[in-house]
This record gives sequence, C-alpha cells and structure tokens, in this order.
Amino acid sequence: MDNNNINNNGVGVRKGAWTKEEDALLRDCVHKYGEGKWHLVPLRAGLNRCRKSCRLRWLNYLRPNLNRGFFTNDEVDLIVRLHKLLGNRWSLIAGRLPGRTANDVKNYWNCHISKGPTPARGKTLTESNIVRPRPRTFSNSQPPAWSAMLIRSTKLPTNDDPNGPSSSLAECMRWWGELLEITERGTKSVSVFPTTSRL
DNA sequence: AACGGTGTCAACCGCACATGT
DNA sequence: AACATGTGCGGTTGACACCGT
Repeated sequence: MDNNNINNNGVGVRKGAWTKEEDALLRDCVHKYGEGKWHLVPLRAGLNRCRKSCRLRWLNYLRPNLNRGFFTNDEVDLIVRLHKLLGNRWSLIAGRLPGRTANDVKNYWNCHISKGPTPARGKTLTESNIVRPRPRTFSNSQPPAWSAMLIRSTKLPTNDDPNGPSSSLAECMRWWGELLEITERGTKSVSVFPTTSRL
C-alpha cells in the first residue's frame, strides 16, 4: 500500500526522533499551506520524512494549543468514562479533551489507568460491557438515533478549536456526563452502537 | 559505579476507510 | 463496480530516564 520508507525519489526516508530543524521546517510548512495534503508536506517542507511521520509529529507535538501538562483528576475521570463508553477509540476520546492528543490519551491509559490502581472508578472492562463505538460514517438513509447525539458532539470544542465559546473541559465533561447517563439509564442504546471491524 | 527492571513517551507500522477516477 | 490513491486510526515498539539493588 503506502511505502512508508520510500519517498518520491525512491530514496529511503529518515526515521526516529525529530530534530529542532525538522520541527521548524514542518511548522513553517503547515503555517504556510495549512493542515492537510500530508502527502505534499515532505516535498513542500523539504523534509526527508514520510507523510505519516510529518502528520504525527504535527498532531502530537507541534500543533498549537496542545496541553502537555499533567492529566488532571477531571480529565482522568473523563477518560475512564469515555473509555467505558467508546472502548479504545482514542481519537474520539482525545477530541473531547481540549489540548490532548490521541497518543497522549492512549499512552496515559496504557501507563496509568489500565494498570490500575483505579478499580474503584468502574468495573472491569470486558467484551460485553464496552459500548461499541460508532462507525466512521453514517448511513444516509437511516441515521441511528444516537447519531444525533454524536452530530451534536461535533459542535463541541476540539483540539483545533480551543478558543470557541464552549471550550472548557467542564463543558465537555458535562455533555459527556449527560450522554453517559442516557446510556447507563438502561435505554439499551448501548447495544445499538454497531460493531466495527476496527476495535 | 554497574547492572537490571520498570515506566514513560515519541514514533513507526499495518490496516481499514474515504474519495476520486 | 472496480481499482488506485490518500488519510486517519489503534496497536506496538524502541529509546530513554529513573530507581532499586
């Protein structure tokens, strides 16, 4: 599929840790051309990196407004609750945590939460009690009931829009709290989350 | 001081999905 | 419909730091 190690010239690309110079080139490129079109970024930026590496570096490290501080108790609680709802959909979870990346959340989960000692926060996750995540697309003909809620969620602040009128973590948590209440109230809505092949 | 175990984080890899032709 | 290409995601790994012995 995509050759991660071969650039347009067929020459091997750099791997491993990024240098300050590479960061500067990538930052300048994104500022100039904007995010997206990642396949063009290595060429535009003059970087001997694959597009995936550039994208990841930008999203996880260079993007403005990233929150690289400690996870607060509120954030941890939200992660636990969202994980209970969504499973390992780190990008979705991170999308509700202003300034956090999917990689951050995933690493934090793997290092701290999944190893405990936080059993008091909730029951053990099993195949049966994880709420299946939404698919990446919705059916045009028959959107499921929960899609409305998720569509609503798209109006919530994301990492890209941290300065919106409702950008606070508290608001995110309040909204997700509502959703969790709905799903936990026995509406069976949890079961309508379709299973995808990507769990 | 040297060594080994463990934790953390950045980055890579492979895959599935979206989109265009 | 079939195929090619681009994109994004989750799982995994490697490097490094820290700590205890």
